[in-house]
Order: sequence, then C-alpha cells, then structure tokens
Amino acid sequence: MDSSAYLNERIAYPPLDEQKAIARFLDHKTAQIDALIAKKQSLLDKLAEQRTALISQAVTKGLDPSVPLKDSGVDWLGEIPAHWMMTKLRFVINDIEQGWSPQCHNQSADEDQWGVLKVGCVNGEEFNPNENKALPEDLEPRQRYEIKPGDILVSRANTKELLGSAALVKTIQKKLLLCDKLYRIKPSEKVDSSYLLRFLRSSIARYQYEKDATGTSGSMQNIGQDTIKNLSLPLPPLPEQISIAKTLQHEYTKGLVVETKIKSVIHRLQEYRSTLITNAVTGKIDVRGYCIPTTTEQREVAHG
DNA sequence: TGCGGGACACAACGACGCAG
DNA sequence: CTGCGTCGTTGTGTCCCGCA
Repeated sequence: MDSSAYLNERIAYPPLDEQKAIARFLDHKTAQIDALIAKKQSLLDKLAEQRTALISQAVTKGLDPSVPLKDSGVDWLGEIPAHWMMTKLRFVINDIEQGWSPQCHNQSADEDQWGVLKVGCVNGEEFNPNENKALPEDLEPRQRYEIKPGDILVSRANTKELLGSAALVKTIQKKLLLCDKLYRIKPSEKVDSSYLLRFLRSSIARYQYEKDATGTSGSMQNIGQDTIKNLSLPLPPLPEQISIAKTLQHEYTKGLVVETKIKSVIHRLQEYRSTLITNAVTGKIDVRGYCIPTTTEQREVAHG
C-alpha cells in the first residue's frame, strides 16, 4: 500500500459542529447495532448448547420420556430406558483399523488421482472429502485402506476438543485412502450407522475420550483403539435407533434453518452498520438534528 | 506387521515486548 | 504511542520407534 497516496486522499470535511453530530450519531447507532448483533450471537450459542443437550438426552434416554428406566451400571451415565441394553462399542462393530500416511503432495487430489485423507476431513458436521492430499504418482496406493460408503471415520490424535471427531462416509466420488491418524470403524448389523455416528459425536462419547486420552503434548492428545472399542454405549433396539437418528437429523435440519436465518440477520446488521457509517461521514444522511431515539424508534432499528 | 504414540515441523495468526 | 520483530498457540502433517 502506498502510504503517501493514502495520506493524500481527498476526504469530506464538514464543519466541526457537524463532525461532532456525526460522531454522536454513529456512537449511538453503532452501539445499538452491536448490542443487537451480540444478542443474536448469544442466541446462536444457546441453540448450539440446546442441540448438544438434545443429542446426549436422545442417546441416553431415548425420545419418549415416559418409558420406565433402569440403572445403567455406569456411575457417570445414570439411568437408561429399561428396554435398552448397555454394551461396549466393540460388540456392535465388525472392524476398526488405522490407515497409512505416506509423504504426499501439498494440494488435494484431482478427479483421477488417489488422495490420502487429512484428519480435518471429520471436523465438520459432514464428512469432507476435499480434505485430502494427492498421493504421488510413484507410490502404489494401498487399496485395503480405500474408504467405502458406510465407513465411520474417527480422528485418533488432535487437541482435546477435536479428538474423536467422527464422520460417516455416505457416498464416494473419489479414490481416497485412510490416513494413519484416522480410525475406520465398520458398524455391524446390530447398529444403525447414523445412530452410531450421533452417539460417537455426543458428549457421552466425548467424555470417555477425554477421560482416556493420553499424550504429554497438550496439543496432541491420543486415543487408542481400546478406548474406542471399550466405549460404553447405551443401545436401543434397532428400529428405535433408526427413529432416534431420523429425529436428530430432522432437528438438526430444523436448527440449521433457524441458524441460517439468524446468521443472515447478523450479516444484514453488519452491512447496515457499515452503510450507516459511510452515509454519515459522506453526508448522504443529514444527522445534524439527531437526538437520542425513544424506545419505539429503537424497535424500528431492530426490525429494519 | 500392526499398533500406539512421541518428536518435530509447519503455517497462520495473535499476543507480547521493546526501542525509538 | 507506534511499528516491528519475536514468541506462543492452534491445528495439523510427517516420520519413526518400541512393543507385541
């Protein structure tokens, strides 16, 4: 940036009185808008909190609050529905394995190239196949590590917050390999994979990962296969698993709609804020007669 | 050979501290 | 107070070693 050119910019230069009026106007208006944005933001936080609570409720107590309960036998878990069983993850999966991380190119794989997944591919709400690195042409892909639809991927090493992030592979467009910091879990026919995914992402599983995580480096905690295999899992009958997974998916979609709306309101408020500043300092709006608004006018801002 | 995990590198970014 | 260099943190990615 050429600083002298910047300093030589011509700027609007109103009389001092008007400068003061503009500053007073903007101070007040932007504070109002900022407060509104903060309110919307905290609403978003609350929604996220509610979702976490809903999921852990659903995978420990089910959807019907009137069913009889029994002691789960696990002290930190409390009671579960009487018709559910307590099991370990190892009894509802066919296989768990980690992959292979050869040295790769720094960009993601093209259409016809093999890619090796990066751990970040499981951090979002959905599996992200673009988080991969292209396998060099001179390396033979180890095809046994190719990921398939139905695989559940879990990160085995990361910070505490991201350790154990999980995603379900639904469809495959590309040739992708499992990396050595991801576990692949193949669910057995005893469990619905969407339900299992919900469980693995719930605070119930999270608690167990954090309890068992090892590693001296704070930014690189590890969980072993045994931790995964020994996860305590309250298990409803299969049809109920499917209906819980469906309900949670439905709630998620519903929540997403609300969230998107709130985000767009925040975005519009931010735009309004900057337009207001531009218009005030360029004289497009006359604020000389501006006085602190009444409550009714504040409400108009909230809806404008 | 597979598994678990440590050591180290790194990029991006923000916080910190210090001289002028 | 400003500008700038450095340091620390975060979130990885790579390599490799010890053990069973």
